Amino acid sequence: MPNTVRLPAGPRGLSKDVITGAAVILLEETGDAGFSLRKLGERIGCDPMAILYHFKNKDGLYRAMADAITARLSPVDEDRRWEDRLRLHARDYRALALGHPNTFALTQKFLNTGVSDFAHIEMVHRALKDAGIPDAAVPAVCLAWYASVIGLCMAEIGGLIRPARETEIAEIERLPADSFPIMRKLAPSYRELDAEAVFETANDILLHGIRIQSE
Amino acid sequence: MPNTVRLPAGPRGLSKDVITGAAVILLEETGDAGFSLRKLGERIGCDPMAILYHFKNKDGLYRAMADAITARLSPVDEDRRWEDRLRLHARDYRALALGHPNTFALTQKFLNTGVSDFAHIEMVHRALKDAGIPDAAVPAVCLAWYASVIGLCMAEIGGLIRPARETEIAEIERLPADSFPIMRKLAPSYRELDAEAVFETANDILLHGIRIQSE
DNA sequence: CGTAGATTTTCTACAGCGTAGAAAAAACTC
DNA sequence: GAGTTTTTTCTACGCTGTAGAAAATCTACG
Repeated sequence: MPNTVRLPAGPRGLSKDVITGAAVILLEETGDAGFSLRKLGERIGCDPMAILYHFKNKDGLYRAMADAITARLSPVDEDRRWEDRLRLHARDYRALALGHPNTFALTQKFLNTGVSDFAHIEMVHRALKDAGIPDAAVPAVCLAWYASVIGLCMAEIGGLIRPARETEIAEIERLPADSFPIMRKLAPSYRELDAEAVFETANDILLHGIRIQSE
Repeated sequence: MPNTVRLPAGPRGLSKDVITGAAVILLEETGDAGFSLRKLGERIGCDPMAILYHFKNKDGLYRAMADAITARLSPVDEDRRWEDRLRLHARDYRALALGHPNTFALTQKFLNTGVSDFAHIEMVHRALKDAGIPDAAVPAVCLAWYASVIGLCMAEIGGLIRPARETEIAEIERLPADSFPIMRKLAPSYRELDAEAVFETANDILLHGIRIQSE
């Protein structure tokens, strides 16, 4: 079709940061299934292929998005007790996950590659040493703690940790009473489940467990 | 094209179970990116659309696959100490995740819908009661425990929990010594990191933490 | 054995996707 | 102002999930 007008090409101030920022916003609006390079290009006013000049492929963009939100984690005040340092960092993670659930979920895909948030890892290492964990055990405890905290965040944004629906409670109450006595008894209390309280309970468990680990 | 032969249609013994079983195998072979209904249809010798007669859409199949592997979790011997019951169930989860990493990752997408593995949830509830957790706290502790265990599995199959590569250790050793003293000191020990040991450490932390939670 | 209806499968077609490769526009260099 | 490099657009390809219609088979009943 010779009659279509070709839009002017050439540099337009596109950059990794601009693309990444817009991409995070769009991903949170549309969800993973609704996100595409074509829609992102439309959003920022460029051809989809302009994006792939700045990133190797769509996964490269995803990785940059994951890194971008991870970089928003706050530094932790080193003057606090080690328990508080870990607890605050965990809460910060949760806030990040709840604020950008779709983008946070991407971080799971790229765990294997450069975590690169060295400052926080050093902080956690120091906290564990302050907790009395012997040097040889610090790496394992650090990874265990991170994996648990990330798991808690993923579980919450994935919808596992939320008040139960009436249909779900009804389903439990239909279970045979002799095989499921505890669930049937506790089912109603799932109505009032508070995700933040679950997270704090998990923090308590992890911190207590770490404390004992150092004895 | 009028010359193509139309293959015979009609019932052929296809079933949800047959499809789901083949789908899990194919997904583990190809990974999520390489998995498609067309390839699955080719594998089991049917038109891709035959699959969608048995499942509402691709996500419906994914959900069934996640349920199928979850159903492979072993029952837990109720005669054991509560710590051992939880530890064995956690190990069983890990074995499932390592055996079917790609399918296990799907379970994360469907956390919000009918977990339905009621037998194991009842078991965990009972273990927590046996641990002395007060009734009102059991739901929160149960969810915290599950989220952490799943998080540990996801972290391992996602590649976070593994021995460090030489390039990564070198990168850490290039960090300024005054800001990262602990990481620089411990970096070499990441060479020998043992994922199973990390998992057991996490188990220890969680179980100790739960024990104290009940005091 | 036949035929009506229900069930299961195939076929066709479509809109959307990521991205390779070529062409073009703008910016930079001398 | 010509030549080069950087950035963007355009075109095209093969792949995807799946809606809708058509066809094949199975089931029930006379």
